[in-house]
Amino acid sequence: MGRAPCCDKDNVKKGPWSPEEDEKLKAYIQLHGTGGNWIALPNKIGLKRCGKSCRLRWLNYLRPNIKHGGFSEEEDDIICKLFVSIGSRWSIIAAQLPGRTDNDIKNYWNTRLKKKLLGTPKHVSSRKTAQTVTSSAMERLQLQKQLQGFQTAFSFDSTSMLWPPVSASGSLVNGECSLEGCTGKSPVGSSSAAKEMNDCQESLFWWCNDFDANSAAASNLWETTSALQSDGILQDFELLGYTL
DNA sequence: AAATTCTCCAACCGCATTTTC
DNA sequence: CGAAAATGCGGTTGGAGAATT
Repeated sequence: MGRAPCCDKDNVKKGPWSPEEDEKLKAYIQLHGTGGNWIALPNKIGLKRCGKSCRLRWLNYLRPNIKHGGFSEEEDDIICKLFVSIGSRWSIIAAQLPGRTDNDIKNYWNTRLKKKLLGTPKHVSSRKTAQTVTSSAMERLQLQKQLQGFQTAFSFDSTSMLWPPVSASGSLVNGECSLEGCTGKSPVGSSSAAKEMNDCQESLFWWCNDFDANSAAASNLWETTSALQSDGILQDFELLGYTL
């Protein structure tokens, strides 16, 4: 028993929206609103579309005041800093950029901004540890390094302006999220994000010791990693495929 | 000029969370 | 209170057009 599908997949149209479909959806919502029920909306309008598809189309393209393309330097900066702080929480990032949608920002990041800021990966590493760290976490690490400079890049200083302060237990020190669009129920820099970065630290440390089993016991010594070690870390980090 | 590769982005998919009954 | 339904989100894909060979 799986979950019931949200719509009859055999009777819904997929693929690009036609101007007629756009017009129907836009006209209806502007006149009646969504009625709080996206699933029922296509039937009311006479569209052979899934409710989720209608919602996506409205939110990303049809609703008023949507901007497409032409990201400014300021917007780049905001996206970059928020990505470092909270990762791929596109909806929260989008909330800081009026007129931008999460989908737009996500596409922009994946296709342009990431390459612009991080460079193109030279190759895909087959080393085991690279797979234990998510690409998102790696990108954040590298971006943080670029933003804060080499000295602080690997310190994981909890006082970082760009990093949410996290207690030893992994929970936010200040609790509340101040960003617009953040509900407070799932604060930015949640424990899962903190855990991911801790995992990242440990994986990198372990990796930099060339998989020496004995190094596992020393993995909690990250904070004391010397600048000399950092040279080696960066060299290995580049082996992941990123140009620094 | 044709074939191939690359880039970009709209849209889909599946999962997690929230709401409703 | 639990189950079902609806919604929201992030990751991924497919295709069109551009660039390169």
